[in-house]
Amino acid sequence: MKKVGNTYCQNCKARLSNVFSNLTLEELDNISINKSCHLYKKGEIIYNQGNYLHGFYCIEQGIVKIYKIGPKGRKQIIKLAKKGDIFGYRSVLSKESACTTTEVLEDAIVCQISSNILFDLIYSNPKFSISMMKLACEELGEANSYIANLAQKSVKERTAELILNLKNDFGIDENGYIGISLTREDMSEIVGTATESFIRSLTELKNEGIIETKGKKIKIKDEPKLIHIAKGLE
Amino acid sequence: MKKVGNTYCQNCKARLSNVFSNLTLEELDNISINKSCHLYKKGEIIYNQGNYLHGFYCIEQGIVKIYKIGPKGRKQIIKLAKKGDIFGYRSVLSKESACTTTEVLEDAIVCQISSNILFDLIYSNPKFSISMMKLACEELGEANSYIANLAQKSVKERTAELILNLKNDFGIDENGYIGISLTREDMSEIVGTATESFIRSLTELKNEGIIETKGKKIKIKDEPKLIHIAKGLE
DNA sequence: CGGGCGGTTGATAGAACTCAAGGCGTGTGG
DNA sequence: CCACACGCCTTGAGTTCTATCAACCGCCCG
Repeated sequence: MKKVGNTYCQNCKARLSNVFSNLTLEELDNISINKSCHLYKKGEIIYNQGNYLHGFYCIEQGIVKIYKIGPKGRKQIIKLAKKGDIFGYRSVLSKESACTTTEVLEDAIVCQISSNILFDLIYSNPKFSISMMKLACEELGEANSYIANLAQKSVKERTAELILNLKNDFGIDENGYIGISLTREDMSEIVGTATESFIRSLTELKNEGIIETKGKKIKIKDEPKLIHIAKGLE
Repeated sequence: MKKVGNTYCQNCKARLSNVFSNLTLEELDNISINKSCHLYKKGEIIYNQGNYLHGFYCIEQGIVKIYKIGPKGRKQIIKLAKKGDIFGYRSVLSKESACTTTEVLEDAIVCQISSNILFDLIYSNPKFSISMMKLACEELGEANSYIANLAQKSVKERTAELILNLKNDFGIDENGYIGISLTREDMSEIVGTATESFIRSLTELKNEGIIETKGKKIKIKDEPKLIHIAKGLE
């Protein structure tokens, strides 16, 4: 982790599509001046489960994985956060300790914005309040889906779903490969299964001609079939 | 479902511990006058997954189960809501359709408060905003734990955890039994497993002398051991 | 060149699901 | 008042799914 100079939030394109889109230029200025930005290398921890946070975070660049360490010591990845995403706000708003650990997956520049600023904005800018709530509520909806999926879908079905989600979140490159490279272990921690089980599902999907892999890269070859499996209809 | 006369929110003791605790008497008055209250019988549906809601709900009396219907048609209960709990706000705030179905478990009086009022309050009362966010963020934290638990704990461990949670949420009666009676099916839908598997876990806990059951009533006989199992340390 | 990490496969054991059958208790209709 | 049906609970047996352990490969890096 290395401190880097503050960038201007006004110039950040990512803000147009997140909770900061409702802020005035003055409010953005205030954040730009008071935030603190750091460069994190792959593998570095931003905060640990159980820490109390003094602010929330916004990703200017890179990818961060957010996970819980379960009772058996295994990791369960809750979310991959990318450019423009904010995280850590949950603990700040609920005034609880962090329920997750956040670790950098691809070298990242992350800005920390203090709790004071967050609460000030909520007090003074109802539109911002609403967009924060909207965000929390959307994440809650996703979490609820996650719960039903984990309880009811097989590993293969969840694997198919993961691949589709990765495509939606990270797009595809010029060769048709999904725009993020994760280790098999990371992916199994998202799916919520053992690495070997995850690999077996991948292998099956490959043998069925539905996907193709090249090292860490994954390409979807038959999206309709993949969707069908992901829906648990197979 | 039968319409019943509006009660005064000011007199509702449950409000002291929920998001309404930060409202002024005028604001409460406004809700009392404009809300609409209904009596629901066991088994009645308040709203279905996919519906768009015109307001959120507060339970004056009774118990409501909130569940998702999974891809295989099985139910996954996300939460049991009781007196003083609010629900449906997620869909209103995220402007999405309801991600769950809500069904009455014990005859209930439920008040519906229109979206307008909710948004007006958020605009005019920052303290209320903050407590709404706090609620959403707390639920998000719980959902995240649920995810890690489902992925990593065995059915027996989750069964132990359910019993502890029911005790915390619904207390115990004069004979030491937990103050809520659910069918085995309902409980299995919370734990996220087949009814038979859930029953087998219950039976094991009984055989080990950790719990005792009498019809639908459950009594905890060895709480430390139950906690130990629930933590997944067995 | 050796070591370690990530990926893969096989074998096996254990967990959980499904299907099937039977018991118990309650409420209803004859 | 009894018989029966129905819902809920429980247990058994068999099957499927998933985790775990072990081994091996390929590759990159020091």
